[in-house]
Amino acid sequence: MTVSGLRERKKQRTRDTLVRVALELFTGKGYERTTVDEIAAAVDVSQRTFFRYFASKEEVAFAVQQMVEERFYEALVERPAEEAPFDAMRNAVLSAWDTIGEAIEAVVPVELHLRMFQVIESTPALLAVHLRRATEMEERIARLIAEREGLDVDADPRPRVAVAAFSGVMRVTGQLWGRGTELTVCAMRDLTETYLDHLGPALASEWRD
Amino acid sequence: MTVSGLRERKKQRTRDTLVRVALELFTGKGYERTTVDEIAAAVDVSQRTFFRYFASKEEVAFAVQQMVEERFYEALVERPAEEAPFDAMRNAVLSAWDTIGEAIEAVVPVELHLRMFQVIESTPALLAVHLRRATEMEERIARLIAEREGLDVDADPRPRVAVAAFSGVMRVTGQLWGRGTELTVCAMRDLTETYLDHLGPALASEWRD
DNA sequence: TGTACATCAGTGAACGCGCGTTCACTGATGTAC
DNA sequence: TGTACATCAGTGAACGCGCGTTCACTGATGTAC
Repeated sequence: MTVSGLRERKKQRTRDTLVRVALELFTGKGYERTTVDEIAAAVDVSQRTFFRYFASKEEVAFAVQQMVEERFYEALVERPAEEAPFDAMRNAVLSAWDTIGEAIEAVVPVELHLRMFQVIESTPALLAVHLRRATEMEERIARLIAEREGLDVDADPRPRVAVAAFSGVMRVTGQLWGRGTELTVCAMRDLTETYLDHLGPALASEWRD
Repeated sequence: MTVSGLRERKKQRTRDTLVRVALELFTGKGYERTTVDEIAAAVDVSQRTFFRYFASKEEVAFAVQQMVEERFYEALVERPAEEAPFDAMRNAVLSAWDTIGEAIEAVVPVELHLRMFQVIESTPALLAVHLRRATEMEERIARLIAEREGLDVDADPRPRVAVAAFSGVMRVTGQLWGRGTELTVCAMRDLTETYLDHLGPALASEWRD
């Protein structure tokens, strides 16, 4: 991520500042009530410059999220081949969270990112985009899983089905976490673990004992 | 759905016409390239009137979809109590599709609705909204499942987890169906059945035999 | 080290666009007697 | 059956809004010699 050259470093700094200030405004007064002009003004660049860095207002809202997702994907790539698909995804998520904090902190305070996640979950327009982005990531993951197992993703339904079930549970935990009061990475981690553990039982034919 | 009174019937007819013409334009030239003014003009009412029936351009795009989802929910309510949650959802979906055709046909040709579904899946802005709407329905279903089983939806993770996994698979089949060539209710039904059958195996720890 | 030129981030102002809202109004349908 | 009044779907025109784009331009950074 480090870049050499004065021009490059200035560019990176402008971008990081835009992200940080945007998230501060979004979390402070809401996404809808923050205009692109305000973000640009707060960073003291022209609106024109904002659009040189981000194709849309949405894009800046998901800048950190994007980074986090990329980390998860990389963590999954590195899981040993002998792990079963579902276990590999589970372990990738849990291990990614142990290290992701620092990567986030390089751009914005972790706490700000967590509050932004809450804004995403509670703003209909952003939640909608978040879910669509999630399905795009799911497709990438399904292809990765298929490759791991030496399968054709279009011929065998299992990669996409496993990923869909996994992501469904992840999404539910994300929403519950956002509605809750303990906004920490730790709380999110625990919630995910608990919910993933209930997937087997939830699909069982007998819920009562 | 039948209403008495001339005024009421005229109202219903105006609404149905707006939906049908909107879907025709959306499927014909694309959602983004169709303006509200065009829909209103094609139906020969004022734009002002369009907004008396639909709060937004999106709302008319999901009018039929909304009806279909309501049918599924009702079908689920009617499943016998002894069915396990996952089986109940599965049977509700499959049985709803057997009867839903007529309900759709009362408003628009079934084929038009199917093509509109494809437009939703392939238009980023609509897909995003579709997914958000789906999560709202999931929450309703999770509460229904919890009620069926006599559980507290916030205390026991299983209702939401089961619904999330189920919906995840449904979403995948919807997307694959939309990308495919055989745009029939039948193809959709078969695809769903196949994919739901693969959920168990997909979560198993051993994929090879 | 210094000069000449190339690159490219940033500027400022103006604009197109379509959604969704607001206004005061008309006229058809419904109801009370 | 007829009259008087109430309701409410529909009108037409105008507007506010903020996103995202376009233009011709400036000036700082980078590079070649």
